[in-house]
Amino acid sequence: MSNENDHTPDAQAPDALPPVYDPHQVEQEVYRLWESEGHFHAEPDSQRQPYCIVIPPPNVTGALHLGHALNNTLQDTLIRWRRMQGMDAMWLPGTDHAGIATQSVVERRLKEEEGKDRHDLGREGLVDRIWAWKEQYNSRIISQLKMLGASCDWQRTRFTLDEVCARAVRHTFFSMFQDDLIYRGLRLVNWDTHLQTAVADDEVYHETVNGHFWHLRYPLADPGPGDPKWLIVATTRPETMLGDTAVAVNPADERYKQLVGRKVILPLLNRPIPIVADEWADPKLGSGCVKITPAHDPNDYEVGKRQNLPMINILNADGTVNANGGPYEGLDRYEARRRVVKDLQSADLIERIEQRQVEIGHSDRSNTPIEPWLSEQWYVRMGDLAERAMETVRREEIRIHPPRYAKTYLDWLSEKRDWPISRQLWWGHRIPIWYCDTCKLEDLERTFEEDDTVAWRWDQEHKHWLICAQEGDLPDDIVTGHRLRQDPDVLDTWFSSALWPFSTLGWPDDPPALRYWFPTSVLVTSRDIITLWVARMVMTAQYNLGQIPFHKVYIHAKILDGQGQTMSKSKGNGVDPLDIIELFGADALRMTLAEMTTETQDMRMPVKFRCPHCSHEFPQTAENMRQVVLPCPSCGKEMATRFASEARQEQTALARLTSEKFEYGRNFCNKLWNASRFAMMNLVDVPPLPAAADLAHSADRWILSRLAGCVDAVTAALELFAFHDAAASLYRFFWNDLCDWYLEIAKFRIRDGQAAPKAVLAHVLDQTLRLLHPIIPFITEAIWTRLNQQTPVRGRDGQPVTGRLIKAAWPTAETADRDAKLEAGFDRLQAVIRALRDLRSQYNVPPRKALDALLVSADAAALLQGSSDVIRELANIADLRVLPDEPAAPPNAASAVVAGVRIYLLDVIDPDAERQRLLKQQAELTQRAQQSRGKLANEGFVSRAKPEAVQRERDRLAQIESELAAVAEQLARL
RNA sequence: GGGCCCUUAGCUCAGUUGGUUAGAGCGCUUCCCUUACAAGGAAGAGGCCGCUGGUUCGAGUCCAGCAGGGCCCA
Repeated sequence: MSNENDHTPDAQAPDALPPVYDPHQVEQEVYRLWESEGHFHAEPDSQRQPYCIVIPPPNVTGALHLGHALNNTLQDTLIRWRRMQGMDAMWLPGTDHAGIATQSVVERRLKEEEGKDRHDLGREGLVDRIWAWKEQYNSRIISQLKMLGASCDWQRTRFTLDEVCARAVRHTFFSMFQDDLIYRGLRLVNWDTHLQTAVADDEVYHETVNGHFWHLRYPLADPGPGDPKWLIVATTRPETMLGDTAVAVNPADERYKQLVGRKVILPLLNRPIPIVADEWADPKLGSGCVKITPAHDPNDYEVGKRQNLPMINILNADGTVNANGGPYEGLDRYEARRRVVKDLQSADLIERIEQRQVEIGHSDRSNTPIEPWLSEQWYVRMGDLAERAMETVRREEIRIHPPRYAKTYLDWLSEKRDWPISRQLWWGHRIPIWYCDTCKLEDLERTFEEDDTVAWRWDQEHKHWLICAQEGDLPDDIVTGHRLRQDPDVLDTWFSSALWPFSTLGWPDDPPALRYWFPTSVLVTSRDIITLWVARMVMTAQYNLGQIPFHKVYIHAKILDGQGQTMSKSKGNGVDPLDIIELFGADALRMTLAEMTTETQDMRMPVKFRCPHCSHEFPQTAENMRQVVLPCPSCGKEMATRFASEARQEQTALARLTSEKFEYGRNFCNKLWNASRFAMMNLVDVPPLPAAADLAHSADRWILSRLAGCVDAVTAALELFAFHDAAASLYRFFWNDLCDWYLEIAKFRIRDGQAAPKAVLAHVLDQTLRLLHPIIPFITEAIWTRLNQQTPVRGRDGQPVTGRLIKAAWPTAETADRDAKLEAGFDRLQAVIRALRDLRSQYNVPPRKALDALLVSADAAALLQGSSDVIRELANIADLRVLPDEPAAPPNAASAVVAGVRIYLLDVIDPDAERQRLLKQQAELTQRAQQSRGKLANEGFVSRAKPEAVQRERDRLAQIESELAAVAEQLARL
């Protein structure tokens, strides 16, 4: 026989399967099969319903972390589920060039390893280096995704700098330029003096540090009688005084009313500056006077605009003081601060110095303090774009899950702050603008007459033409007799990310893939980029295509460490998914992540260090997590943490990070492996599966009923993105129902020669594997392959099952199999068996010793009699009698009352122990009876509660009272 | 400063529209290497559901305030 099954990872006979599941033997091979057989690739198919997810492109700065593992596990689960449902499901993968982040890591490395900076290499040289970095990390990211099991359509993989993405960027920029949605302006920006670029607000993090509050004296220019000699202003950044252009007081502040319009002399530079009245000055803070440095503080900038103040820029791009700083020119900003303070002190112009905690903005990328700095930047006007994007969510054309995140989205968009899109970097999409200072309109018209891919606009403020090209670059001599100069800057990374859902599908062309899969089905992401990314995708999709980019947005929680901190490399608490896959397997990782994904709760995951020498694990704590090197508490050898320098990490082996939470998934997979082993040892000569009603044994009907319930629950949960509920339903069904009960029952029935349980087992295993596949694809596929080999004909249609599980049909719930009454009866059966086991345990009966038992129940006698084989086997009972009534209790029997059944375990009696047990049970029952009576005695409850609730309470009390009577009777007989 | 979320067993978390005895996994105790699985099985212990007040016949669940923690935005 030479079919595809011969290529399976492990073609041994099922009963020779190893008793412990080893993911490493399975995962790579299974993935290779999926890929080589083309199961991930999709083509538009008008016969089927399209389903599409575009990946939130991980950036190529570094490897994926656990947050990505979660994000991609959930996407893969959805895609696999929809694919099994028969939809034409396509998951489009790719990566993001992450301009500033990637350029800065490459520059940092260049500095560390070669002592060079970007200017030593030049623009092309640096960009080449960054591409090399990109190739390295891009392939690492792709391989991480594959190890995770991601069923992406790799043929459609995109990178935000790809030609197709670049075209989308050009077309968008060009249209926006033509529509006057893009403009250039001088604004105060967050300036990274190290990387020498503007950075967005979201690339700035704030840190509280110990600083000072300097109170400075600004002498009055022409003090009259009764005037103060000086005004006191306070600042945390004294060097900015070099750029002061006013002192502001509150217009309502009586103290300074007569001084408004007069002048102070700016110390050190001896520049007279006006005293202005402005609301920004708070009379209650300090002296009530505030220095105004419009070019170096966002609030002062607003004051400067209101009051028409000059804006004096005192810093160069690298953070040194420029010529406007007079004698301080050339000094670094911090050196300038020291010198300014010293000189002011010498001049006795410092009133006092306070210690104070200051919030300082730092660049996310270079970790250096941000400087508010005036510079020319390009912006996108947000007004109408934002308004339309808000409408789609307000009208629920796009549905955000959970819905409360719609507020985050709407609040942010409602500010309509123009979007700064230029970055002073070399890595990214170059801004497609050329300047011409000397051209005349006629020159441009003549040159581009026939070309509607070029547009131009006169920039009155800067007195030059802005020429925008939709395709290709403009040669600098294209306009005869003039020289064009291209803007040196690149676009914000988010500008290309914003186009991701359609640029990846081929826009601005209109290929079948775009027509078929756009708008995409759902976007899966975490909440921190709702504004930066989600909102911008909506705006650009509406602008470019007049459509929403996706129908739904699913926002999932974040993974935190044991201290409740977000995981990140820089904090040293980030767990590498590959470490987890190495230790536990990809399915274990996925199962655990899915189970942890609840709606509102971030996931706290206590992290452990794992010794690279002896594999000993010990908790990461607030104390040890910041150390560079740690000794292993077990073997004593040293290990480096992520804080160690690379050189140090070469000397000292790196401590891995892990978490024992993943044992949950590992244990589950192992259990699945073993249950399947058991099944396959027994699945020979399997008969066809009859209709549920035709199955004689109630256990068979019971497990089919439970299965039908599970199918419903899992399907419904996935519809609602309730991954925890889906995983937990499967866990309970598989472990608690199938393994703990049904398999134990099937075991002895198969041993006794019954065939029905084989048919049921084959079917239930088949269905369970299908249901589990989206969450744990590798192990289910591996088992499926073997099941197809061994028991291809299973289930109801009598046809052999072939092919891969990844393409198998998603189960539909057999409503005919559901039987609530049967399940309720099985609950009672389980309670009786548990009670018998409990008695055995209480009396220390050796597990192998069979005892006799008597069960007495008026309403459950038939039920229990019908399941006497189950009771005997699972509670190890030799002789079982079931009676509707028994006036005389057997002597020497341990007893209990459960679920309306009197239970006697014969020939084990210790009267004292028995009395104690019964008294305890009596006390519990009495308390519950009292509670219940109290409720029913409450007039308000009886008259106002729903009649069903009252009836339920009455039934409950009756049950308790009858059990209480039985207990009392047994006590009396002792 | 504005907004959102969280606080339930030792730990990590579930708990649908208010209504039986508040659940799970891990950990813990006792017993069991029973021919699928010791990464397992059986049994068990462990909770003023953050605090205070309110609504209600009835609150873990709804409302207000307070305390602690996290996140986003300014």
